[in-house]
Amino acid sequence: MDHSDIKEAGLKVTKPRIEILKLLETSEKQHYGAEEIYHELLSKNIKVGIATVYRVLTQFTSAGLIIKHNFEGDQCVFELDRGEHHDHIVDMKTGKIIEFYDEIIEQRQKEIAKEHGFELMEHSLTLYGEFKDQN
Amino acid sequence: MDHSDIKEAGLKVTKPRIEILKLLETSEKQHYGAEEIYHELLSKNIKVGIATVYRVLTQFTSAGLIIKHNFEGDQCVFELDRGEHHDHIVDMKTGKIIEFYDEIIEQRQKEIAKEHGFELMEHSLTLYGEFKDQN
DNA sequence: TCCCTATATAATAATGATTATCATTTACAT
DNA sequence: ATGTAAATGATAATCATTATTATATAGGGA
Repeated sequence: MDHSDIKEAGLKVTKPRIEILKLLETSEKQHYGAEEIYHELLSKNIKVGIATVYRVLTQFTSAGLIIKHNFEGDQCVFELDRGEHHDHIVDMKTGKIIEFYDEIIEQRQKEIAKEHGFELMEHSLTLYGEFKDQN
Repeated sequence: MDHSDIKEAGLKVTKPRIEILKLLETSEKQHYGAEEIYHELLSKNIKVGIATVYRVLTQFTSAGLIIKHNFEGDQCVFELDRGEHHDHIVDMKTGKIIEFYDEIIEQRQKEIAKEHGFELMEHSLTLYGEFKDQN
């Protein structure tokens, strides 16, 4: 309720920012596209412009509050940055996304970067396919 | 010169298709954006429409002749599918892309997919950062 | 609390990448 | 050589995202 995260990002505490962050913090769904957030807010009678949604998402990403993903497909998706890095498994049929973290892979990435004289800043690992136990 | 790869994809052997494939096969540069291919052909006095470039790239991707990548940034890049899967290291400052393959990571991915009852069809791993030994 | 001003918003236009349309052209099977 | 389905190229359309700009507002100071 104090919105210190928004303030610490050097941003004013406004309705759109509060609501977008609240949505990402409280929803059981983890990954949202910009348009999706926009419609979600509208459906809750929170009036906001689509340009504001994009602007705020960009600002939140720069501030490290959220993470932006470029999965296959046309639009980007955003999720709250809970500080715990993870990679993704994407079901190409249902669109369902789950997260995973593997220490062995993380270590190998660092080693590979080092072998190539590369300063690793971030990485993206996504597995695409289909869940077998669909129900 | 027999263009069997294009034929096997069920596509007619046309000038644009021949030239696009030749470019990807013979260039030392591995990764091209659609617009980039378009301009490369124009500069060689090969008249082709931008729509055809996009259309052909989509067809080649479906046929498995080339691979489409969604790296960070706005446009997709394509590279010839030489059959040997690899992942990428992208220099965020220069745009330079190099490839790597790591058996340990490949194995772990398969194990992780299995653990989640997931049928792995493809994956994307990209390391972003900067090469230290820039020259 | 009221005011001031930098910042933010919303509506909308603009952009850039990609895809669709469609009339014309062409590959290639017969 | 010819007919036809497929391909092309010009251009319009679309979709996601960004820029513009006039209006509104957050939040610090009087």
